[in-house]
Amino acid sequence: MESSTTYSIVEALTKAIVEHRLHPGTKLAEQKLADHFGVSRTLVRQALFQLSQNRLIRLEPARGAFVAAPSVAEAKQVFAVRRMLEAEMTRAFVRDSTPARIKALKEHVAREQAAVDRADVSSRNELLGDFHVRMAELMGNQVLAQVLGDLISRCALITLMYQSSAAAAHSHEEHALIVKALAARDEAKAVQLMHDHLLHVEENLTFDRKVPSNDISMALS
Amino acid sequence: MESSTTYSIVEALTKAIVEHRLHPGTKLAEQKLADHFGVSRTLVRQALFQLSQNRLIRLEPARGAFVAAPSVAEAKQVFAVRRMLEAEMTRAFVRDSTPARIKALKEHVAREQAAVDRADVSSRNELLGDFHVRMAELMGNQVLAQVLGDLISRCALITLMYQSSAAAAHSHEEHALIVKALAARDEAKAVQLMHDHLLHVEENLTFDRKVPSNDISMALS
DNA sequence: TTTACCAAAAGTGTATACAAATTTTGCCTT
DNA sequence: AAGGCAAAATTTGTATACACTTTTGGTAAA
Repeated sequence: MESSTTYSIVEALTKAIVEHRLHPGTKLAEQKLADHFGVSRTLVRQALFQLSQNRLIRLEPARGAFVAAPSVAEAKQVFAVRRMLEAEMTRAFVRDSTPARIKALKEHVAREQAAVDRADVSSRNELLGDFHVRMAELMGNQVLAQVLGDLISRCALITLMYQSSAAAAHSHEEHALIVKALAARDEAKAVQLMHDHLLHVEENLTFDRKVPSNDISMALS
Repeated sequence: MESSTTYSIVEALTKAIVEHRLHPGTKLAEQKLADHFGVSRTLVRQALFQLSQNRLIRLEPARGAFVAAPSVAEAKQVFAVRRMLEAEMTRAFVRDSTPARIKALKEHVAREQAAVDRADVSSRNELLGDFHVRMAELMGNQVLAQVLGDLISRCALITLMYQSSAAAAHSHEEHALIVKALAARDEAKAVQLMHDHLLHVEENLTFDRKVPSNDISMALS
């Protein structure tokens, strides 16, 4: 079961939504998408269902699919959960820290730096989110990595809707500080930094929304 | 989009799997299910896809759907994540605790007691899981409740596969102790109790698996 | 001009049909 | 009797067809 054609549709739509080529509220008509991807509505429907599970779109009975427009309240809840989860994750990371793990994180932060330097918005945002998932993966807990990945993808829309460039750069700096504390095995400090970091990300979201409309074929290029 | 017929199929299969009428590894053939529920394969496929997202079944490309058989390693990872999340949740719960919330939890524990007393395995297990979701809901964080609900449903199979009756009763007693600590606003104690509680649940899983085979129509009654 | 209503158009929900892949069955060979 | 190959049967993957719902656009009455 589960073809990779469906997956490629999910990926294309995810990318378009996350990169804001498809704006929140935009209707995603099945037949239009089917025509665009050259498949039947069957596969499009599978993809849409999957996207709805990721909270990237909303499905309304008999009305169709719409690009999600996460509320401020939801954003705050997502960040509250991330703070709970990642504070403890950081604690655990310090407790069984290894040189290899620290090295991996340092390399990740270096990649972030590169993306920030060359003002590559798209990969910068991807890397900033991946930092947190990377920590989970390094601890060898796939479930943790997946849950965290879901949460981050869930607020990817939020972050990308509201986060300024300056805030992104700030995020990167905080990642570097966290890694430093991890390397020093300073548990209390690392946990505090992670907690504050997530607070900052949440605070820096500017909640003034602009809602332009959009054309599907245009957005998918 | 998203009919309630599909949902009823999901519920029926979930119940059958969680109650062990469908054993891990059992193949779920689409046409057989469609015949049983009196619908087309279309709806069955939607339901199966949804169940695969809940990790209750596994979808193998071109081979079909099978009742999931979560590994011990996965169980341990799920519990590690729950400990991280719920330790912090408990802390937060104490910090903005209200009489109404305490009351709600006490009532929940009373319902657990009733289920334990009358040896109602099915609702007992449901209530034991719901205790944790209830806490999340009471804090007014829907996202937290949903993430936790996913994790619990994800290890529902595990718990129900491995948890003994005695262990279930023990679980209930620990819930009562946790509520007591919450009522006393003893943050450190409540967090400790919650942490240990989850450790106990994990430890008490007996990892000797029996894998009987099964007939679908039989199991769905 | 505005509002109410009806018909046409468009879109979603479900079933069925057909294609592709996998599993099973049975025969033939060794 | 065991192994392997091939055809048949079953099962999944995708497309299409049809029913039903929502949206749209226009016309007539207030």
